[in-house]
Amino acid sequence: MSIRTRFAPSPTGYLHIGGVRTALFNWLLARQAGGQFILRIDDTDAQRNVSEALQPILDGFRWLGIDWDEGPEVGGPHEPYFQSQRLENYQAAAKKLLESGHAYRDYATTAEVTAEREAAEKEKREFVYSRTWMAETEDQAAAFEAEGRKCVVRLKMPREGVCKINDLVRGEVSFDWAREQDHVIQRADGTCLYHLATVVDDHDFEITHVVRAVEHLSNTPRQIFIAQSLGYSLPQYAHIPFVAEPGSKNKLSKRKIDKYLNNKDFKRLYQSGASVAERIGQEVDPSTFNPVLVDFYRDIGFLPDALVNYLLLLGWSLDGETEEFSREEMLKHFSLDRVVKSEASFDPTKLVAFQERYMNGVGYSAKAKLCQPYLVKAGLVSDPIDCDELSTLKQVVRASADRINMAGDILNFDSFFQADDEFEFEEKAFNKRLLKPEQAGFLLGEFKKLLATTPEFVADELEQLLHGFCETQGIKPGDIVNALRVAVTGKGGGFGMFDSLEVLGRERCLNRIDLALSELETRRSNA
RNA sequence: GGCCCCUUCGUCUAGUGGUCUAGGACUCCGGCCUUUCACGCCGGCAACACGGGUUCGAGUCCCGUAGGGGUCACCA
Repeated sequence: MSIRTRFAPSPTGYLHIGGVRTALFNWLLARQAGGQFILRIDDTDAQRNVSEALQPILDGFRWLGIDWDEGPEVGGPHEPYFQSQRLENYQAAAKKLLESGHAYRDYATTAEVTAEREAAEKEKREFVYSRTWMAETEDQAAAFEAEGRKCVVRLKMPREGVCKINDLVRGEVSFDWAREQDHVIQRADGTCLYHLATVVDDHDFEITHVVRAVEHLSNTPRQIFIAQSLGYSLPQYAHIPFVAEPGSKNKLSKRKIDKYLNNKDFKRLYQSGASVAERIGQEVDPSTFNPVLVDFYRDIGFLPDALVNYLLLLGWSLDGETEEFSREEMLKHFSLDRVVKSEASFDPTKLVAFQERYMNGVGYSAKAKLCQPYLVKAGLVSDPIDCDELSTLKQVVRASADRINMAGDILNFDSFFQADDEFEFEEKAFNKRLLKPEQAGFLLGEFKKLLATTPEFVADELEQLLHGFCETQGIKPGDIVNALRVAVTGKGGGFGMFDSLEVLGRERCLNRIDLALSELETRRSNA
């Protein structure tokens, strides 16, 4: 039988990177064996607009290249793939459990059960429901109903014996049946609860491997009970560790972003993203713009392969040496038995390192294509980009070499796309390179004369020109180069000086030097 | 608190009784390269939670202890 795995997100409107890792492992396991990966939507409790809350999740998976064989938008032989549309299946299963005596109608009120639980706690005894309001016959049921009671359906769990789970990641794990509660599987209004639904669906969808986060490990006995009572054959279980917060072993949660912002690495990532987002006019709201969520990375120009590669290594390794995996290599090598058992902390810095590595492997024109939308959104080029701007973009990308770590970093080179009278000088750089050195203004003025008349305005020639200039002036290249850079780009850092001049072209360079000189004069006279 | 799980450098990890004076990667710190900022290259710091066993020999097996985490819903 072929392997069938699934990932079952709730439509919450966002895609958590921990969830992606779980989905990835499922996807890998199915795909490497030529099986199927199914997306099922767990919306039994959904009050919200499902399609609106689901779209970002689907888009996220598509962006990551994690595709599904069956599920929303693609359909499949077991439709529907939404739990909200499968209620009848669950009700039928509940009925069957009732008939076989594996479940019972319970007429207790919430208050009565709570009272029992609290009493048990007070006496430091383990709580097990007394089944006082259990109705196993029609007469009993009628009697309770005569009191005006409503019933839910509860599982009639075994009160002795041991449940053994052979987990593909953790090995054999045992639970005493007696400690399992008689969980409610169907509410008074007829709607059903998660544990019943998930077991029924896994069976209906012919899921062979349930790969999910460890927090479900302790739920597994009751699910096994349901499955066995229904006569289902059991899937294989694999409980993988969850993704933990940076700097702790707590589960990574999107709601705790304020706390994570105290972590310097997390904060750095967030801020570099936020600065991109602000410039492209995107709302920076922690509920959606958050390094815990996949959208964050897509929005600021990460490569999906980098994120996936990082996530693969969060809790799995091949040999402790190999770190780069193409999709093919992942499919070739992935295996559940090399999944690590302990939780792994999310390390923003290492993720960024993967992104940098991947980005450096992208060719110039592909990189330019990735960067282009950021310039458009920031209003630095026309929409759509015109021919000249595109050519400038390509030159900038080429010259910047490995300085663009994520596509949004193109905005660091904004001054190449701004008009001469629009771009601004970085305060610190201006002071250090122009204001402070006595000679800067003079040298700039002198060198400008040469720039105005040199025949070829290309990097190599300009370099020679500058060296000649240095000799006649008796200065070192650094004395003029740094001032020149600030004058024409406004920035203290950036790619090669001569490339910068060439990209801008003669006219713009001369303009900018004039502007810098007059700015310098203004500041000197004010001082 | 009960139950279950986990525990190697700051972080991700390799390690399945001798080849471990514990390997790789990220970060960090030096140095080289250099017109800035980066990249790159070279080098460095840094870990077997603790205590008992078993064994000729333990990071590796067993038992305890400690710490961390998960879970105990008419949420998923």
